[in-house]
Amino acid sequence: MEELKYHYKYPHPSVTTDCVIFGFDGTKLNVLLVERGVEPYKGRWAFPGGFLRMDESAEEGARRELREETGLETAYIKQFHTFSDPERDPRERVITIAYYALVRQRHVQGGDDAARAAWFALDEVPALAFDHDLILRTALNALRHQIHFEPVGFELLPEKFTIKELQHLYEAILDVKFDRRNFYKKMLHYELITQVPEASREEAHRETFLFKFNKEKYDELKQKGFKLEF
Amino acid sequence: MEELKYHYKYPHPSVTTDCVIFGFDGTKLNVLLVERGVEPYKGRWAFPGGFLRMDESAEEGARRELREETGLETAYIKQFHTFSDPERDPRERVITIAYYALVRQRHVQGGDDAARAAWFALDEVPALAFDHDLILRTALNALRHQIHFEPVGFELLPEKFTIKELQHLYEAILDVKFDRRNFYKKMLHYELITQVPEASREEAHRETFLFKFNKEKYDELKQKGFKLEF
DNA sequence: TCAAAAGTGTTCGCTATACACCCATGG
DNA sequence: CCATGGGTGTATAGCGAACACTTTTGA
Repeated sequence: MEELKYHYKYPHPSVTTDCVIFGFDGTKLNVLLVERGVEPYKGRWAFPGGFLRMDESAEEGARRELREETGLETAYIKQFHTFSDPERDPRERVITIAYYALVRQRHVQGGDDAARAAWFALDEVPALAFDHDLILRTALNALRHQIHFEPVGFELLPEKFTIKELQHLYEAILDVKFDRRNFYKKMLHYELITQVPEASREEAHRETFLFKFNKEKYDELKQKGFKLEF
Repeated sequence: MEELKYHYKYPHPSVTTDCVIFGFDGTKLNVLLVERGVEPYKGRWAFPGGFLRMDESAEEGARRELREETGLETAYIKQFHTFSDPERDPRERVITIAYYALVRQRHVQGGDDAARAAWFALDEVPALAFDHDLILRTALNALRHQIHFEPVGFELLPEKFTIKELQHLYEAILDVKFDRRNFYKKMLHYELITQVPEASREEAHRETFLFKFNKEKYDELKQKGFKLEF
């Protein structure tokens, strides 16, 4: 028999945080999912999440979940919506404060945890547990809006990257296609990226410049209230 | 002695909704505040809000608060953030899911309720209870972002309005100044507003055209994924 | 008759877009 | 030597910002 130590005059909902973890593999945008080992929705995939502790804020809770799942101590995370449908959890009333995280996918190896975890491309995500389908759609929408005001995309790339990779990232997030040459000039024009001395070769037929994000320029532009056009 | 009827194995936070109600008086953007009658923060102003019931979603709760405070059955409301600092309420752990509402200010008479309620211009808002200063700043920021993607401003205007009123509204929300003539042409160009046959006189030195929001055109533009520039 | 407000027109400069072109490298 | 991918240049159209002009009406 469970011990029910906490007493209230009125009923209280449970509060959880869920974390939609976005990663980028150079071509496609992916999300990290964990397979549920217990009922309800046992065997279905879901976003990492769990109950909020009484001494932590929602962001601290989301960071804790992220750390437990990926081992990452620092990452960009952002609260985007709170889901509160009374029927969203069949067991009891659970409200979840949802965050999305942007991580460098190469730094995270999915699947080596006790719980099964894996990366899924956006167009290959299976039917999810609870209302997590809705949570994913909402997260994507929030990310697409945010990327017009803040260059959050850089959080998903390695420190040094080619413009081609940057373009693929924007195309994956916004689900559009850009002209290679115009994208090139636009990015250089904003001066949000700086060329680094080295050049990468990889599989290219020609040497490729590498760039890094120019945080100083970003802070300067942010001061003036800029907007990224796409 | 209070009766504590609800028992849980783990501690649960209380969950409330708070509603930042924006109104527009033709010149300035205002918010509706209520004066707290009980401790803590007795006598301080705060946003309408209250505990979420177990059978309602957060949006339903926010609408209920809005109805109780303004009598409005229908209004535009939008969830913008959930505040969860463990210390934000000195009594106990309270998480609040915050919404902002856009209402036609003339339809709402502040202050005739049992609780004292009043409209405050944005630059005359006093120090608020709890973390409501932060909530207000966050709400304003969210509104400013949103207005670039959705013409939510029309929710704040009467059904028929002049372009001058529309300009004042945008200037109040975004805290900028526009050239009267360019604003005129830009708005007509989007075709988001339609002229209505009547003309207003008011205090103008010349007859003024009245317009109404063109929802059909908006839905059409939204389909294509448009963005309002300012 | 004058001032204020409303509606319309014009110009200029920027930039998004659509392309053409050259260069370097691997096969 | 040619196909492929990378970097640069150029022309055009559209739009936003700045500003002149005309009309109407109240004082």
